[in-house]
Amino acid sequence: MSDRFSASSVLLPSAPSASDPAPAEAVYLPLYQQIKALLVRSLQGQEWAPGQAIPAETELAARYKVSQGTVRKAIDELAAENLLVRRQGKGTFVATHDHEQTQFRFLRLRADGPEREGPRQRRYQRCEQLPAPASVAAHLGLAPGAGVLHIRRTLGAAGADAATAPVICEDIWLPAALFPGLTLERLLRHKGPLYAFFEREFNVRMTRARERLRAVAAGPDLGTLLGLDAHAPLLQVERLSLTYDGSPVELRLGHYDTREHHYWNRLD
Amino acid sequence: MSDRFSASSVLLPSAPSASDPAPAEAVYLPLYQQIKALLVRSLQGQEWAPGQAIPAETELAARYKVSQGTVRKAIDELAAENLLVRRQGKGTFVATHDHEQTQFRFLRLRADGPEREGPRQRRYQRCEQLPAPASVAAHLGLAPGAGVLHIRRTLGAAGADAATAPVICEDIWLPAALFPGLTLERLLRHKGPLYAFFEREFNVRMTRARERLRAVAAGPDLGTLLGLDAHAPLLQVERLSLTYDGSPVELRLGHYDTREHHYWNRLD
DNA sequence: AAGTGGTCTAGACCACGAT
DNA sequence: TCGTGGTCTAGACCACTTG
Repeated sequence: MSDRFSASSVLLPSAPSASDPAPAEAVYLPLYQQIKALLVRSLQGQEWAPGQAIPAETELAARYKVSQGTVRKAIDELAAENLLVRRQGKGTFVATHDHEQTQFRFLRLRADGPEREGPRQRRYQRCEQLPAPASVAAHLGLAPGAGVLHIRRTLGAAGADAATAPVICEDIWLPAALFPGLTLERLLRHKGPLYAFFEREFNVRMTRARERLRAVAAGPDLGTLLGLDAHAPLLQVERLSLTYDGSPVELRLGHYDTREHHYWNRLD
Repeated sequence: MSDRFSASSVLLPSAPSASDPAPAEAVYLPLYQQIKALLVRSLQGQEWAPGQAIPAETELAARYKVSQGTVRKAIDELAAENLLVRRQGKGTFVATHDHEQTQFRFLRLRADGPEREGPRQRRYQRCEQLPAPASVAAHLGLAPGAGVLHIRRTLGAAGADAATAPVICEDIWLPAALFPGLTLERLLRHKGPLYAFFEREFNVRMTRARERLRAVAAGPDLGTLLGLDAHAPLLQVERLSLTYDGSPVELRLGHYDTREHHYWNRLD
């Protein structure tokens, strides 16, 4: 084991070799980071599907020819990033949005009361393909004018009836190439979280996101939709969601009515 | 080492013993969790001050009579929670707010442009002691009417001159008992982040916080202060800051002008 | 009882920073 | 050169889940 730190004999082609003479700064990557990269690659390639168990640590250790502790550290980090979920005695599972616990992981709006329930009543208004507007293309890393899907939907408070105005209105943009055959009808048919639907039907999994928040005036259209005056303040939430490899796959512009709800955040 | 998992012979009194017959559910605490608790206790007790190094892993292992790996895991978690900062080759240090890198850890407002700078120009308007209003007392866990300090300040954009309207107005409430002798004069004299000042002068360190965000109308007072119409939308940020043991030590109500700034967040 | 993740140890060696 | 944290290994045993 003389070359334990040589950025790997077997694992990654990134290892500097004799025939590939000296990249000015040799890339030192710990073994467990390389294992982590291999695991992510397997996740990307759908080798293990969301919700299913990955092989046991001992098996992975044998496969990659490293000790169990090294595999363990790799999995630890992936679990910390919410890509995997450990369950003692059962195994390690590919994280999924199709699960009660993690269902509202990306929706940070909660009712003010003690229940803290987020809006759940989904209503889909629109789903159309169109050439990407410049700003949408820029965010999604697409060529200007590339095909994108535009979805519009609202979310209503958990216990509200049909007549009550919704709490959230969202405009969602997706690269059309990744969601072939997605129509309003299919959206209306499906039940449950949108991200679970994407995962199941299109093999697109959102692993993390960044949001930008602003306070804005509702304006006439959103005001009507949400049952507010045109000058009423709304919380505007711009979300860019990324997949395993960090590439953006969804742009979402939400407007939240925060009269009886709030956006929560933890700082540490 | 037969009792390795017996919730510890030496470390914590929480261990179930023969003389303390069977608490219905025996509390099993891993060794590294117990070490972690001991480290936190030392941090609380100011055994090691913010910015200073804690003893080396080997030394702590000897002190607590465990292996280095166990101490390591405890420190790993504390570093992940931002209570400690590891620096390879140098040591492990107590986290501090008095450092360029972590200075704006709790302020999530950034300019829209490519610089992404947060507001830095601090101006203190007020610092008075008064009986705690009911809601403030509730949030801080104080008796109704207990003494609290009320600070009001504004924050202006990084490069703005004195005539430009500020971007943030904050009302801050602190338990008076924890900040003896804090006056507007001292606030005006100090330079740098408020949390660094609290840490240095009053031994009060904010380790984490939760925030609740809403969009609200400015109203006449805030409007005037921030140079906006009364009905202009503002981002309202309510922050409750906690110290090592999880007890709340600061309540802060901020109003952010988000016309040229945004609040950012990462979801994963 | 078997299989999985979780904890703990002891020891070796590497990378980084200061001296 | 030394001391620090960082990586890796091999092996033992515990805790949880399922059959």
